[in-house]
Amino acid sequence: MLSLHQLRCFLSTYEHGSLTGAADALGYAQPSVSEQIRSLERSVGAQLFRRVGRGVVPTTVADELRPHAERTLAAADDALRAVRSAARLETGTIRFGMFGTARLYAGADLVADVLERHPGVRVELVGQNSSEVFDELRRGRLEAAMIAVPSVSTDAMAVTPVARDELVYISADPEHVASPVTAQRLSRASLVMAEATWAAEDSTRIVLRRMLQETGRNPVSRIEVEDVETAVELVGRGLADSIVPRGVVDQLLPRLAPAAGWVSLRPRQYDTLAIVHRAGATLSPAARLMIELATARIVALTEKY
Amino acid sequence: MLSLHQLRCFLSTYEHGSLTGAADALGYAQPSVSEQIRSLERSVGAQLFRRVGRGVVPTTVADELRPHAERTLAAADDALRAVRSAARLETGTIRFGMFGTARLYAGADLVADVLERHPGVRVELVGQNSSEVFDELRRGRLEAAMIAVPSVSTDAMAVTPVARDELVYISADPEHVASPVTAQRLSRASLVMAEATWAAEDSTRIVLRRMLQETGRNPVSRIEVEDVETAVELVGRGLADSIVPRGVVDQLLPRLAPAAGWVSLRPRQYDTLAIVHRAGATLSPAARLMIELATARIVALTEKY
DNA sequence: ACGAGCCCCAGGATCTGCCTAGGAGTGTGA
DNA sequence: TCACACTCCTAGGCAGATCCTGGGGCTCGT
Repeated sequence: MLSLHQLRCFLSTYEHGSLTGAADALGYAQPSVSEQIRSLERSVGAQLFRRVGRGVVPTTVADELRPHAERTLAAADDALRAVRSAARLETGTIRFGMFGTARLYAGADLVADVLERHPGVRVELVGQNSSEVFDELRRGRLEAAMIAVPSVSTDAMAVTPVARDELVYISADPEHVASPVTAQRLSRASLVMAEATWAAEDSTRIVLRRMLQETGRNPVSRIEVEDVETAVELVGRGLADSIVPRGVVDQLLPRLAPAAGWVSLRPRQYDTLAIVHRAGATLSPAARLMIELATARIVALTEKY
Repeated sequence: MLSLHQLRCFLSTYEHGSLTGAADALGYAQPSVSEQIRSLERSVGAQLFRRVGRGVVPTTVADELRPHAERTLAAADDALRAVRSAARLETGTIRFGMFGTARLYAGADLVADVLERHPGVRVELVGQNSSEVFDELRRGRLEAAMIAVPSVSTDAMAVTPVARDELVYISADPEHVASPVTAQRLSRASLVMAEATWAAEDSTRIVLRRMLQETGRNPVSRIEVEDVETAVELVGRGLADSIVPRGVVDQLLPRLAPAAGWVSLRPRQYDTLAIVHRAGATLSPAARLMIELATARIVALTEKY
């Protein structure tokens, strides 16, 4: 079977015109190189050197082999270099899961942070939805992510909370936001909710469902839309009220619903923003980096509330 | 240390998304592939797969490695293919030593014979001079050759005579070629000899020197030129006589010296055309081919004399 | 002719590659 | 919910590869 080691010995021998010289250059004893050349000759089925008293002389078959051997070794070297540089975060791709409000608050800044420290890398910030990200993590396609979770409890996942994100009530009707909204009032509200596709698993819904359990009523949304921006815009037009994380108020209300106001729930409700990865996994440097940077950004943003 | 075997296991694992699948495809047991992957990860200094219950999932570093691994394996494959095809004489170069009259008689035909049987090969028919060719053989730069030798006796060289080539006297003066030329007459002749540079070692000179030893005189050439063609032309102009192999008479006299005639020496003298290679060497298929073809050509040409 | 240089062979220590067998974790289906 | 199927890992052992040292033979240059 052909091996890189054989090719290395071959090239060194070709260049030195001598097994002894090749062995010296490679740091081996002469019989070792001799044996490699012999096994190479056996695997290609042709003599590569004529043994001629003083040294060895390449045959025309060896002339034929040489450029190929060089190409092969160069390719192997490139492979090693590429992977090592990727492992050192000089090149390659960094993939990180980030969903919803976390991305809304800190996505662009996080990418900027990474590119500043590691100018050569590609960055992938993936995740359509918290539970989809969770699934990717379970399947191993994602190494780590920052997502919103209703609470900190899972089986095989290591969940590290980094910030709380208050869920607040927003409305274009000043009366609706004049005082904190109780479960009673909430259950009678006309709401627009985002994340239509993932309604059952969306962390905000889960929190609300838990809150409303006390009243014995199920939370009912009047309108379902896919993205938060649309929901906020509908609130701005007075067509419905909504429940959104506190950060969204700062980010989107001035722009999309300038007429709307907000107020806390009573009791206050929170989403938890957490770092999640498979339990028991040793994290790569890339993942550790992303976790550190994302945590710093999110903490900086949420600590002012 | 990186190895092709590791890369093969890596690619198979990458494609199957499973060590078991890769092992099945490669015909190994699963722990063997597992070990190869582990050692590859150690040598590149990064994790390549996340072990995730059911199967394994490539990391971004693995994504980076994959194309390089493919290139490396392809290059190794090309190397093997190139060398094997060269060994089968489908491609590559065939080098053969052939000097002087042998080449003059059969060079072009020999090349044609080789190209007909092996259309893909390059042919090198090398050799300025018998003794230079001999030297190349000693140094191993040539594997085998057909050359003119004064006699069959050497130390480390295997010399196989294939034909005799009579040395004859040529002259533009009909009287000079009216009857066989004895050593006496020869010693008084005014001769032009070829192979000026190699005079001392030229096989024709050695034969003549031996012939003239009986007369107690040294052979003296009046004119020294480099190539046989020039010598023959000078004979044609009547400026000198010469001694050339019998075949040269047929090849060159009609064209270069139509007025000249020829006659044998007395006693007749011969050059020996022989196949020469290092004693004790096992010959490559290419060399055996050239020896066979060259011998056939030379025998066919000389047997009519 | 003799010594230096180079290659091959032989024998032995170590390492690598591969296998089988058994154990642990995960996901699917009854 | 439990069990089975699937996958990976570890452990231990065997065969072959790799590499070394020491010794012999050949060639070449002095």
